[in-house]
Amino acid sequence: MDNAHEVLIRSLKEHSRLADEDVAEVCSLAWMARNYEPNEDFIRQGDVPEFAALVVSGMVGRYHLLQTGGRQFLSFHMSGDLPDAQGLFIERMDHGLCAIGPASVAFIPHKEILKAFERRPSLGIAIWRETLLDAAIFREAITNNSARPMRARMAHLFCELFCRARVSGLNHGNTLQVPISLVQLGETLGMAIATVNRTLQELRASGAMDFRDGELTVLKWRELQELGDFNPDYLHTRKQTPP
Amino acid sequence: MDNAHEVLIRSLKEHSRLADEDVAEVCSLAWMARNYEPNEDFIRQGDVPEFAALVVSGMVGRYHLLQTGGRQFLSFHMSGDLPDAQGLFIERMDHGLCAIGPASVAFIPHKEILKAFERRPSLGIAIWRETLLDAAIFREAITNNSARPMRARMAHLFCELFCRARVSGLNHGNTLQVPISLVQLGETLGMAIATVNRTLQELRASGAMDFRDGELTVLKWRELQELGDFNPDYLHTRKQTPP
DNA sequence: CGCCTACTTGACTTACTTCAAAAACAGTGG
DNA sequence: CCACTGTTTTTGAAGTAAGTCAAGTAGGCG
Repeated sequence: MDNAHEVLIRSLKEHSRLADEDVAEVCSLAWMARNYEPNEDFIRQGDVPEFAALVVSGMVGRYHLLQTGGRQFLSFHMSGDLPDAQGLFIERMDHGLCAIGPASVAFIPHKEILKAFERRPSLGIAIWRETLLDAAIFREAITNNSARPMRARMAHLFCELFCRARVSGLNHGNTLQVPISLVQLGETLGMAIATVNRTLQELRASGAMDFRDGELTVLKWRELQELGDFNPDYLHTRKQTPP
Repeated sequence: MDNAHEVLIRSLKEHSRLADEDVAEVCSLAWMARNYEPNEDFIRQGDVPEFAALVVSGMVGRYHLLQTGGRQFLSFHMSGDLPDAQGLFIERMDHGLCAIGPASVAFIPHKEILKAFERRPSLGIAIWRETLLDAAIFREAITNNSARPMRARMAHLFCELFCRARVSGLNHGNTLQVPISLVQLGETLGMAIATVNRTLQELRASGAMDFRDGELTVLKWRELQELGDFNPDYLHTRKQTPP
């Protein structure tokens, strides 16, 4: 499953009904793929985007650079996500994208996509919906990082990643590759690295989950969900109840 | 300027080029308006939306309810905004909307809007762009509430509100009606009410701005921007440099 | 005038950050 | 194979910013 078309179609079908013509239209899109090393940028804040990126495999992250030098991760994306569909109708990227673990990304020219929309408006709507789901994830991140205590905040992030991966069948049983470092976790959840570590240890001690060496293991889903004050409604997926 | 059509057209033109046919199409949309008291909900978390709300006048807020009882404001919207275009292609609202001050809101049936898109795809794109701008604002809120210290966080919020209002010509010179309470500010920025008050006093003492009785006054834009680590690029507007 | 709500202030407590250093681990080259 | 380097994770101790709690003031309205 390393074909960009297949990956995109599978992903769009998770939330939208695609007619055969839509599928055909997707299959006619030109794309070129590239592999990235962990931490390698592929879209920079300030870029004028001419291609839409599609995550084929691996995990990528979206981030803001702060004028003070730091970075804030905004969201993570995996196989099937179009992390910069956000850039389709925007002149300049207000955020960057980088590989988290090793990742393979396909690039589709905006022009091609726009022509496809003209031929199949329903395809445009499917991708529009994709951007709306993204926005819902952003909203939840606001709430997560603003209103939840550290332990819940971290648990919530893991719940979300696991839930989203599961919908796409990217998990292996109750484990999932999340090749993110503690520093990056801190840059995601707005906590200092020391706190990240201590909070993580609390979560491990709870017995609900483990996370080490870039691998998340969900041991007791219900309890983890409880710890993270996690309600998957905002992900707007059909089959949304894990283990 | 209390006509929903005019307000929407003015707002869409701020970021998109509209053909005369697009304008005509907007003018053909049915709508009905209602006035709301401060704090009154008009869309509830969990609703299945059938209308799109357009803020005609006043200010409204978008929020999450937490399972623990609290609330988290996600964004604020003013004249011309479509705060739940986000709900156009989503089954169930994952957030609520309420009036902040007294507000007038117009409702346009989703069905009408979708039909308009079929006739004028370019209009659909303009509204899609609107939802993408919304998403950019969400992203910035993540960064603001996660990575900036309290003073900057509050200053940034005021910068954003002022900047956005100014683009739409909703300010009166260097003042702007922001009928939000300190409690709500806390629910927006993720701070306790006591901290809100003390931070606000710091900002007043800085001489860069004042905020009292629901009125924001920008005294020294440049300094306020500095205090808030504010860079308006993420708002993606053309004329973006205040005073 | 009294009531309600919104804002303000002070004192106390705690959770998180910061700083600093150690331990674990991976990669490199002798 | 083992020292050497750099990175990531872990731990500890100290300082502080922000939360909590509780009380008081001010303004708006019947």
